[in-house]
Order: sequence, then structure tokens, then C-alpha cells
Amino acid sequence: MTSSHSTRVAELLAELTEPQREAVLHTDGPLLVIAGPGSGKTRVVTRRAAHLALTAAPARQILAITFTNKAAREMRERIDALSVAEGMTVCTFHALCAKLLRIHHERARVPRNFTIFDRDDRRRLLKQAIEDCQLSTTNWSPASVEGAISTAKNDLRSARAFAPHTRDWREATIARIYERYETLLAENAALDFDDLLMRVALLLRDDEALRDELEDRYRYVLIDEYQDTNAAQYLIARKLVEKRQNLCATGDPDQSIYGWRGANLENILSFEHDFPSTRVVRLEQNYRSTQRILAVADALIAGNRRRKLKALWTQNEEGPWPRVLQYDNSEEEAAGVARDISQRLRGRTAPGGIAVFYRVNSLSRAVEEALLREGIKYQVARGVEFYNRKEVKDVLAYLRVLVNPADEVALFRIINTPARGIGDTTLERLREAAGLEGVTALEFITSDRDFAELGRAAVKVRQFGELLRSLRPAVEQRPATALGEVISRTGLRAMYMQEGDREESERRNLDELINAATLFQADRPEATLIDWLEYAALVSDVDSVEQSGAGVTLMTLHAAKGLEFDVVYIIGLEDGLLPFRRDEFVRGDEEEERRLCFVGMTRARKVLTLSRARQRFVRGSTLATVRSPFLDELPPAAVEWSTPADAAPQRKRADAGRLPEDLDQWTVGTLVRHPVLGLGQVLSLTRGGKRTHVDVQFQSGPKRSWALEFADLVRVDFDEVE
DNA sequence: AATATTCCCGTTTTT
DNA sequence: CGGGAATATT
Repeated sequence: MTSSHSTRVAELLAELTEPQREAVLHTDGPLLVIAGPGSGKTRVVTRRAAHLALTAAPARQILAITFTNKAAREMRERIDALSVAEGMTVCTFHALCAKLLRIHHERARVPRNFTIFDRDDRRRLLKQAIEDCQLSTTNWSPASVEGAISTAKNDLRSARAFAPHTRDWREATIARIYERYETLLAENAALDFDDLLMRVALLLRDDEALRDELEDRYRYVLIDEYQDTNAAQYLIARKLVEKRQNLCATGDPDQSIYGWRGANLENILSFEHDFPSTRVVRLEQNYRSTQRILAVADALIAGNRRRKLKALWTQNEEGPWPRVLQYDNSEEEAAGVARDISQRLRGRTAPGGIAVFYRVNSLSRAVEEALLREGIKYQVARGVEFYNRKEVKDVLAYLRVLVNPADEVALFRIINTPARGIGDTTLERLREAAGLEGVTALEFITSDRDFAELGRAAVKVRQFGELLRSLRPAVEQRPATALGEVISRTGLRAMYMQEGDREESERRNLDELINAATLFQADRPEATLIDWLEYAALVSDVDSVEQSGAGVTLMTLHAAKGLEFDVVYIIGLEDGLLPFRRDEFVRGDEEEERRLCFVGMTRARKVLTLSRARQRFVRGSTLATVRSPFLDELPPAAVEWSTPADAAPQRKRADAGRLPEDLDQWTVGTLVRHPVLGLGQVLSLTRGGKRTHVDVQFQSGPKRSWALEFADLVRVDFDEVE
């Protein structure tokens, strides 16, 4: 071992706490890192990866898997910065699977040049599948069927496996649609996002030789955000490390907020059971938030049952009390938040350090208007991504047709874009004619014939066919070149050439697309058009949700995961909104909603403000709201409640944490008053060794129990009441 | 084929 | 109420 080697190892261990060090140093065997919010997880993961590359295996034998491209990019950058891990594979689950399927297409029984269908493509195909089954898309909305099929795929249930297990007519119908959809996908030589995972999972399960090969290729596997894995990803993870068990999973059950997308919290909760020799490391020290913010968040999440206990703590300053503000209505809430932000901006806080979170996007509107009125710059981090823009998808559709002639979803997307006089009737006839001859639509179009059966449109179709034929050689060219060729030859550029504000952004986006392709191929000399299309299909964000620092950030609680801000506002803490409930009778997963709230709170470094409106303007009408039960779960002594209308917010009781002086007069039946919940009656008093617990039934309905020291209750005599 | 009108529906959305 | 999609109109 050279001295430079040991110096580098020492560097990797520098400035780490004991548990962090332990996680970095662990090499062989399963490792579970339970990482609380702001606990330096990324640092640990990257150092660990570097440490492995330095001491255990060549970097190319290490595989780090993330969920998002952003996470992959960040991890890659940070690992690169340590400059010991060149050649390491750092990518998303989907990218890994796409690559594996491309390489092992024969064994996986997929076409080598398969197209990856995004949600839009999938919807179109699904619509067709529903129609093919003679069903109406009104009764069988593509969206709901999509959800059912996606769930099935996430659970590794193929169309064939799905059909025999249907329990009612609805499921049986979905099974039919599912089968038809799969047939259509195959005809299009396409895979959807879920297929990528499912195919690889099943492949690893069934093809031992390949699994063996991959296990030798990737000797150490790291999976980030393990709490978000679904059944397919879980199987992939297990199969990838079957022999060596060198799996390092990092995550936090308390931050699992994608259950509705198929994520299965059980995967992380039962990790130690699945991998019996697991070493568990808990990262519990928080470097982000103040003591008071952390304490409140911790108190909230303590209400969950399905978790792994963590003792969050911090050496950071105490900080100001987190506040709960109750406004009369949603406009005042928005105005209040804007006013508060305005005040902070006059202080030292930079706008980029401030964020407003909400459960549903529709809440952003009121806040936006209020910020506008206050003249505060802001940005809404929303999901409209670059690669979902129409003009971008049109260009990509041309490329897709070139690469994969079976891709009819793409073909029908571009057949009349730019407008070339091929309408619905022509399309119908064309499909029919092609079907009659037993050739694909593309073969038909690009064949050398007169298209007499298409009447007036025959010339247009022939021209389109010629265009496609002339574009074919572009397949062999480099992505950026092919892209430029398509944009100009198809008339798409011309289409956006007329001067005008609307076309301006389209033109810019097309240029941006060529830029992206140029950048892509710059560090991938071997990259083909197929590779670029795959990249484009799987990279949807393009740095869109970066904190630019120029303005206040508005986003959903989901989007906030992984970020941090000095000052955080969470609005709309109302029953049914957070926790969200679709309708009154069907309750959602309240624990997941609580985690969502926890995630939001723990984004705050210094100042946390929760708010709620007593009346909310929703869908055209104003409705009375009920305070979120989550607010009642916050230790009353640890937050500052105030109604902004009040001149002075009520200060904290100085004696919080102490038992009431008149405790000897407290019995079952004693009347008490709570600053928020009002009048109530003691149901029970339990003297514990350390704490005295009290159950109270409130006049207003709710029943609560507390440690009496923190209950914020005052005893009232009977005659004081009315 | 482009534009007007009606109608429907309404969480979150890593890929 | 308001956006998007399906449908009607020119």
C-alpha cells in the first residue's frame, strides 16, 4: 500500500462523525444506512463509493443507483470531485435497465432498437387499446386504466399473469385492455417506463447465466432512496447481489412519499430480514435545521407506526419557535405569507433562501398573486419539462420513426406535422390499406406506389414517404447532425420561422435541443442516435428545478424533497388538504401524508411557518375548513400559535415542561382549557415514573392525550364556565 | 384545417 | 373557477 493511497483513504475519512465513518468504511456484506433529513447522507454515500474504489474493487465494478437524473448527476459530480472513481456506473434505475435491455436484447426478447414510450405515448396507445376492445374511453378513462396497468407492472404482473387472477368484471376488463395494450406495444417495438424495470427484474429472476455475469460485472451495489423502491426495483436489487450480498441501501422510511407510485415502504423496513447479516448505521445528527424545527418535525413523525425509530438531534442553534398561523381565509393566508416574506427580504434573507410549500398545485395561485402584489420575484417549480414541449416531441418523433420503423405512435404524430394536408380520413384509409396488404403503415407510406386509393391526398402521402426515405441516412449520423437535418428538411424550422412571440420560444427550444445533443455526444464519441433518443426519453428535467436564487420558490411538498431553504412556509394545513383526502369517506394513507409534512418541515434551516385558512376558496366556492390534525400533534409548548389579526402573538408559556402547580387538584373529570382546542374534561390521569399522562375529551369533539408537562392545559373551575 | 363551443373534471408525478 | 380535451362550426 503506497503512502499516497493511505493519504487518500485518510482524506475520505476526514471530518466524519463516528456513524458516518462506519458507513464509509463498511465494505463487504449488506449495509443499511438510515439517514435522517439533513444528516449528510450524500457525503457519506459518495465517500463510501470512493472508498470502495480505492480499497475494494475497481471503479467499474461499482454500481450506484438513484431514482432521479438529478440525484445521479449530483452523485456523479461529487464522486468525480474525489477523483478516485472514474468508470463507476452512476445512473437511475430506468437508465440502467434500458442499457441492460439494449445490450442483452436477445435474451430479454426485446427488439434491439426498441423505443421508450413516455406517458403521452402510453396514453395514446392505451386509448387505442381501449377502443380496440370495443369499450368507450368515457367509461374506461385511459388515465385510470393506465394506473391499474402501471401498478400491475410495478408488482411484476405481466398481462398474462394478470388475467387469471381478476376478481370482478372491472378487473377482467382491465386485463383485456392490458393484453391488447401489450400487443400494441410489441407491434410498435416499444417499452414503457414500467416495462424497463419489469423486464429486467424478470430477466434477472429467470436467466441465471446473465445474473451471474452481471453479478461479476457489478460487485458492489449502492441504492439511494431505498424507501422508494417498488417491487420490480426490489427484485432487481436483490438479484443483483444474490451471490455477494454487497448491497448498500440508503434511505429514510420517514421520507417515503411515493407510495402511490408503487413504492413499497416494506422494502426498507424489512431490509434486515431480507439480508440477515445486515449492518445498520443510523445517521441521526442533523446539520440543517435549528433545534426547535427539528423537535417539532420529530414530534410529528413520532405519530407514525410504520417506521424505524431514529433519535434526531442537532448541535445547531435553538432558533426561533416554529409558528402556526391561522388566517380567516385563503386570500389572507396568501397575503400574510407575502407580507411576511416581504419583511424578511427587507432584512438579511435572500429570496433564494425562501420557499413556500403546498400539498396541491392549485394552492400556488393565491400565493403567486399575493407575491405579485408585494412586488416579490418568485418562481414556481412545476413539472412542465423541456422534453415534453410539443415542438421537441415532434422532432424526436421523426427521429424515432427513423430508428424504429415500427413506432407508429411517433409516425402518426408527425404525419401531418407540419401540416401537409393529411387529415383524419386519409389516415383512416391509409391504415386500412396498409392492413389489407399486411404491411406496416410506414412500409406502406414509403413504398413506391401511386396511392390511388387515397384520392386527393395521394400526392401528399407520396411526398411524405419520399421525405422519410430521404431522411433515412440520417440514422447513421451523429445525434446532433441528424437532429439538425430533421429540423430543417421536414419543414419544422420553417414552421417556426415566421416572426412572432409565440414562435420565438419554439425556435429557442429547438436550438436548445441541438445544444443538448451536441453536449451529449461531446463526451460520448461512440453515441448513436438510439443512445440519444434513449437519453432524451429518460431525462425529462434538464435542470429545470434548480434554485436560481433570483426569487422565492413555490413548489409542492413532493417537489421539495431533497432541497433545503433558510425560511420555509407550508400553507394549507387543513384536514382533507394536508392530510389530503380524495373524498370524505375514503381516507388516504395518513402516515404517508404525515411523512410528506415531515419532509416539508425538515427542509427548513432556520425559520418554519405553518399556516391554515379557516375558509378556503376552492373550485369557485368558499368552504369552511377544519384544522389539520397534524397541527394538533405538534407539542403545544414547542410551537408559537397565533392568529395574525392579534396585535401580539401569544408568547410561549414560560413554565412549559413543568407540571401544573395545582396538580393535587386534578382528577378524572376536571375541567381544563387548551389554548387551541378550548374547553375539555380530563378522562384519565396516569402517573408514570418520569411523565404524567393525561387524556382529555374536548367539547369541540377531539380527544387528545399528552404528557401533562407539555400539554399546555390550565385547570378551570366549574363556576368559571358560563 | 383552423377556430369556436361545450363539457368534464378536479392529488402528489422520481422515469 | 379554469384548463384541457372532445365536439361543433365555418
